[in-house]
Amino acid sequence: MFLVSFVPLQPDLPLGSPHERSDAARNRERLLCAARELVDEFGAEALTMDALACKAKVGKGTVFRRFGSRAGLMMTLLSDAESDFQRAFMFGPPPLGPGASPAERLTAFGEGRIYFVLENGELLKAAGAATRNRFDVPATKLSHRHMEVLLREAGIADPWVMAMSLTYALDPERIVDDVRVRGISPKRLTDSWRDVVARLMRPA
Amino acid sequence: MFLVSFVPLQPDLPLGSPHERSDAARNRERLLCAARELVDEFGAEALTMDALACKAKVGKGTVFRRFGSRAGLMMTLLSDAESDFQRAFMFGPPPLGPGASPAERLTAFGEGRIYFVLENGELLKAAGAATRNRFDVPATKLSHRHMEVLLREAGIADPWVMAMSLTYALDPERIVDDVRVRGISPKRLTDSWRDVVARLMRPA
DNA sequence: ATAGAAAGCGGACTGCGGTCCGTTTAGTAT
DNA sequence: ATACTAAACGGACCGCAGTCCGCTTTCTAT
Repeated sequence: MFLVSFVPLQPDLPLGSPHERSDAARNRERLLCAARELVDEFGAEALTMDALACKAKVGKGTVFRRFGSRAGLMMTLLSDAESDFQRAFMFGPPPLGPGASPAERLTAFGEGRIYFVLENGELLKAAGAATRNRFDVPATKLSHRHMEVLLREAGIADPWVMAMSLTYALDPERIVDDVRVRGISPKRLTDSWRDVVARLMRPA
Repeated sequence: MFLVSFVPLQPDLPLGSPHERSDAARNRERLLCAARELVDEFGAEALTMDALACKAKVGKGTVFRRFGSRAGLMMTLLSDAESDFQRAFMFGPPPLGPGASPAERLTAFGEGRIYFVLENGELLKAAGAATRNRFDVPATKLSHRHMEVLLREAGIADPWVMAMSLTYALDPERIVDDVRVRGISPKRLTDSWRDVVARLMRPA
């Protein structure tokens, strides 16, 4: 059995920091707390780094030292939920986790992701929007890798590229906007996903 | 035969402007010219609205009056090329235009779009990035509609949603980054697209 | 306890997209 | 020609993400 380490969901600085100074720890807590309050009250979209610094009674530089960027902050805020989902599709029970066929797992993965996105949509959109190459969101990379493996098992010719296509088809911005802006029901999205996977993976 | 009007690629103000004032026309020309020079020299990514205003010897307000936003400017810059591609898949010869089977047309459409994106990648990325809901890029809407029609002809259950999935899979940012950042060859992209379409549309 | 070094801090500053509004100018009606 | 009006103009201004750098705090070694 391999020693698996989770993808760090927040790029929270060069791993293995020897010791976090006490003032740094205190400020990080203050910032996360303030950020959660602001998101709850006004939504992730509306959160500005200045407002956060102000609310947490901290200098703006400190905010960026902690999180690197707005996207980094959003990823940190997401990390608990993402970790749960990661665990579920990597180690959880089938059909999401190992034990089911690739097609079943991929179907379950997409459905899970759609619901996950709908619950954490604002955060995910904000995390993706604020980043060059939304693909450099670590969770997205892992997602891609997972789909790639399943597609390979199913005998797809170029699983890497096809996984990329599917990654983009599950883009948070797309899902959130389909549901909230264009009025598509989540059920239509998951049904269509089932259909896509079934068609892609059924034997010739 | 229907009277078909092209989707206006630049939201270049409330259609049917009665008369464009001569100074406005002059400035529009100056702006487009300056914009093209800046893009040629430094790339679309690097074009700033201030620099454009300055180079065109025009106030910044004028730039935004003309084009509405950075995205609007990019769309205007793209409009010739986009129109050609639109014409090709709507009225041109098969397999891109009418006359071939839906599967063939969809395959050709994706391939065409991939090459189109690779030629005009910077502009497209800039146009899409600068817009909330990249779906409100008019050309994207038309693209979606085209794919929806083809999918419906092929008997797909929810062509609207599936077309949306495919739209995102052909996202300019995705394609450009796959090729330029992640080193995927265009051929792998088009091959994978062929594969996806073949699998999606082959009869049960 | 104390001194030195490194990590952390804060907020002024930059650059950008986009808005606002008082001023100018092109067309039109007389 | 003249006066009037609506359109166009320009650039100061705003809010935001992200950077910079001189100052402060915490930890460590003695």
